[in-house]
Order: sequence, then structure tokens, then C-alpha cells
Amino acid sequence: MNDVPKPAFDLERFLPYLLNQAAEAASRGFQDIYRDRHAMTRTQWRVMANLGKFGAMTARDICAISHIEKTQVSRAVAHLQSTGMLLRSPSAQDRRAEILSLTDTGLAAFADLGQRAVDYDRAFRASLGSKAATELDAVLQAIIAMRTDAAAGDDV
Amino acid sequence: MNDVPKPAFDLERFLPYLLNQAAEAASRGFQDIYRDRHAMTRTQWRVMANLGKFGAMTARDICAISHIEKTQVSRAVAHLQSTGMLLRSPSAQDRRAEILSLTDTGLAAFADLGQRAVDYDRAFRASLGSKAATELDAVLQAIIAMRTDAAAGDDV
DNA sequence: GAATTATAGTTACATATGCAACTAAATAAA
DNA sequence: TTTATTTAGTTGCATATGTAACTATAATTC
Repeated sequence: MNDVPKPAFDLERFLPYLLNQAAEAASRGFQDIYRDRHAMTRTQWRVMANLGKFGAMTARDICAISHIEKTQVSRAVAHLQSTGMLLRSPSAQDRRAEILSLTDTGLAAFADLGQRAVDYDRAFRASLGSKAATELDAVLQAIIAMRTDAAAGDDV
Repeated sequence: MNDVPKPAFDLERFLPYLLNQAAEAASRGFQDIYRDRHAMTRTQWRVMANLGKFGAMTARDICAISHIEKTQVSRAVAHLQSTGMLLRSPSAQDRRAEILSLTDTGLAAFADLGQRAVDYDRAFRASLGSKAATELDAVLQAIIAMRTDAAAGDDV
């Protein structure tokens, strides 16, 4: 009666699932590095990476740049401060805000992890093949851009 | 003195980060669906998806197929049972194990979500372009296979 | 400039997660 | 058999996360 094939759902072909599995696989190895060497979580590492790259800024700026939620940033900052990697100093313009920066210890950790991240990424891309890696970059950017579109306005 | 360029680390070009951002973006929309329509978490949805696709099996089988940790499977199963979507029955061969299956309610939820997942995936691929989507499949499979290789032996 | 509204950041609570320790049953070894 | 070792699954604990509520300050409106 009904010849139209009804496509069965298959988790193994569901892109959100595949993306999650791949992301987890890709992250796992590097996660071991920042966890074992500097006792950091992923959010802490990301906050550090942004401060390391862009220099001192407020928590709000980190939220805008990284898309990490302010609660997570707040806790990551508190932890990085407690381990002596981050310094808070009052903002002259806004007494609610604080300027966040990496201490010498934090900068050293960032230098260490930054270099390892570059190595890790290079090896990762090599194992995929440079052409595939380049294509992957483009598609991932497109996917991430969808998110940005949907939530239009929350970006810088 | 030193002409060799030392590549600076840039989070925005770090594949594990990009994969995570993309995975989160891709998952977000569908997450809303299973959460709002059936009050389920991602792990519960995945357990259901495997039972829906492969039929009744033990928690151990689900772990092997899905790579979800046994703790998470245990808790997801308990929750699905408590909401009447899943049935446990003793295994004849092994009194430690239980055969898990979806109830009519569970099957109905799976039918609903499975169809919506197919639609979601189709729309997602369409917005990427079918060629890019196909390439993406291949690369993601390759990345996931790395994980499998590294943890060689934990698979079926 | 007083009252309202918006913003920076923190805290509380409820839930989710990973890991290790545990229970019970099955298998292997002795 | 009796003992030792695996295995299926659960639970406890410590930590992580999301959402909403909260505090303090800034900006806006009247």
C-alpha cells in the first residue's frame, strides 16, 4: 500500500551523536594533559587559553568571546585564582567588574599547555590527512555559525 | 636569530575545541526535543535509541555497543523504568543480568523521537550541503575509530 | 536626583557525571 | 568440591553543570 520507504532511525548515522563521539575522542587525549600536568578542568583551560591569547580582560569579555556561561567562568576564575594562576584586579571604570589576568605561574602553565596543544593538534591533523583536516575546519565553522545565527545577538 | 616561526596557540583553530563547539551546537536543538517532549536526558535517549534499534538486550550489551559507561547506563535504565518506558526481566542464562526492553510507552516515545531525529538530521545535512555532510561523516568516523584503536579491546 | 531598569558577577539548589568501592553471581583453578 | 578470580550491575562520594535567584553597581528614565 505504502511504498514510500520510511527511514528508520539509526544512532550511528545521526550527526549530533557522531559529532559528540568524535569531540569526546578528540578531547580525551588533551584532557589528560591539562588534568595531569596542571590539575585543570576543561573550562579552566579554556578560560586560561583566552586570557593567554587576548591578555587581561573581564569575565564578561571571556563570556562573550568563548561562549562559556558566566557561572562557569565565575567558578573557573575562582579556581584559577585559588591555585595562583590568575589575578583579579578592580576595574577603574566599573566597580562591579574585575580585570582578570594570568600570573607568572598562569603564564607558565599557558606556555606549557599552549605548546602541547599545538603539537597535539598537529599530530591530530596529520593522522586525518591535511586535506580532510582542512575540510573539517570549514564544516565545523559552518556548524558553529548556525548556533551563532540561532542565538543571534549574544555575540560580540 | 631564530627564524623558525613558533606557532602561537589559538583556541579557535584547535580541533578538539572546534569539535566540541560544533557537537554542542548540533546537539542543542535535538536535546530540546527529547527533553521537552519526554523529559529525557541525553544518556537516556541514547539507551532508548539502542534498545529501539536492536531490541531487548542486557545493560552490558548496551555498554559494548554504545560506549556509554556502565554507571550511566545503570542510572539511565533505572530512570527509564521509573517512567514506565523500560521493562527489566531476569535473564535465564545469568542471574546477575537482566534483559532490558522498551514497553509500549517506551516504543511510542522511540517512534516519536526516532522520526524527529531523522527529520532533524536531514535538515541538518541539508543546511551543510550533502557533499560536505558526506565528507563530515567520513572524517568523524575516522576520528571515532582512533578512540576505538587506542582503547583496543573494549569493543565487541 | 530619585526611582526604575539593566548589567557584572556570585551563590544556591537540583541534577549529572566519573571513579572507586561494593554485592551477587558465574567461571576458573586447586 | 572448595577457593580464587571475573563479571553484571548498583551505590557512594566528590566534583561538575545548568538554571534561577541574589547582591552590588551602573545606566536610564522621569
